[in-house]
Amino acid sequence: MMTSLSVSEIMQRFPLFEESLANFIHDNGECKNFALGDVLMKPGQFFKYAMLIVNGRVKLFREGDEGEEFFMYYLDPGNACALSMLCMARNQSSTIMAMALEETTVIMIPIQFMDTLMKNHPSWYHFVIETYRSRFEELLNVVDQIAFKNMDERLAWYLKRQAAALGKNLQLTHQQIAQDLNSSREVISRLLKKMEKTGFISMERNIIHWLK
Amino acid sequence: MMTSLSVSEIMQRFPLFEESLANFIHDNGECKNFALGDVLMKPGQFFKYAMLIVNGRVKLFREGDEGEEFFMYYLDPGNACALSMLCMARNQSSTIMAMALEETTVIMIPIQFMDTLMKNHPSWYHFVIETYRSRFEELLNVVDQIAFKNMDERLAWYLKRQAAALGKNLQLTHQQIAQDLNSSREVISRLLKKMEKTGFISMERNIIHWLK
DNA sequence: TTGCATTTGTGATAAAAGTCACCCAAATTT
DNA sequence: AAATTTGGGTGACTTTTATCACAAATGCAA
Repeated sequence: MMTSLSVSEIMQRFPLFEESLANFIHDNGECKNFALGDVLMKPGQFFKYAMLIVNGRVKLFREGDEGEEFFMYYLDPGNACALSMLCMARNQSSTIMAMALEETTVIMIPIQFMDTLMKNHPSWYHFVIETYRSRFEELLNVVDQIAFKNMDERLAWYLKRQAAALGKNLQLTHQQIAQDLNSSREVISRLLKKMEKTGFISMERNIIHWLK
Repeated sequence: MMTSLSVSEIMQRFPLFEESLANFIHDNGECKNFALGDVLMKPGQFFKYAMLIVNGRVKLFREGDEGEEFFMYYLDPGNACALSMLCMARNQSSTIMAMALEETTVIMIPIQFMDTLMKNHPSWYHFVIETYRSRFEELLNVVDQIAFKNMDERLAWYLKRQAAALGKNLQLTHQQIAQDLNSSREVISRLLKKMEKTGFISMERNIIHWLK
């Protein structure tokens, strides 16, 4: 069923998988490609797969009732989407968007194989638990930021994370940042100016250089 | 080692545990009691146990750098503390406060048994995964609230959750609520007055009646 | 080159939330 | 009963963030 990915490629991306697990995934998973901007998961959707990221990068963000956005984290190769595993069947007032940030290859494992995987492949259990654990930790940090910090600190933290994930020269417009932080463009522009003056960043049109 | 809890009591509280698992926990877990206000877990503490709640109720909240608080959720009998497992796995210090809201009995399972449990007791795996899953979902809802909602809506949501957990007659001072939401007493008082006028609640000293 | 869309800068104003000051009322202690 | 503590009400003010209006700069396209 999986056309474009060999067992050894799977084991390379997911080094903690046993060979039998890689084999099972090779035989039963579906390999899917997404282009920049493609939506992997959207609000209201019933999800029938666990998704493993093989190549590329996926951006996860929460959507509010009026279409606001809020950036949560990126998924990189070797990660799995914890939310796809949550399999939330319900239509909630607000759910999750997952969008490809670049050319992205994903292994999709249908839900009916979960029990078998859990039962027969210890390394799958560990992988799933580690996936939850790391995302849980990340989410706690996000909560800290929005619960306790003002926008200036949140912006600094946001840029630091972006720089860690995407490199120090960030191709971002002020408008995009405002969207990710559920703020407004003018506020972000003003705060960025301040950060430029204090030497944390430098700016060009469409680009922010993180200087630390 | 476990003095005060029988295998059948364990299985009653945790109905999805296999008998062999309940036996293992009975033999190797430690049973501990906490009084109202006791701290089960505090920031900076390294955690060597997985905690399972047998009786009572535990309040989990995040602390900010300047001692601010932010309520996250309650743990009820049959729940486990996802964070205790998280810290344990990583040998990281907790950034979370866990406090007993009433007389609370907890089973503490030392870290050295985790591998055995994971390996030999499928129902333990499932329990751990379900623990992460449910807390993850809860945390997502918390993020939604603080990312997208104003204080009036957050207060309403807070009271609704409190009423669901503790009953419709809530013994809470305005000051306590303000602390849980990382707001200030005056703001909460004013918003509560509005909610009283619109018929969502009624108030007495120290008590808020949720009318829905 | 000119024209146009996109991005950024900035002042003025408004709304939401936090802070300060001080009050009164209810409960508790002495 | 008087004094003290605790909880709650409220006006005035400040800070933070959002919104509105508009201008300037940049880059792309005709």
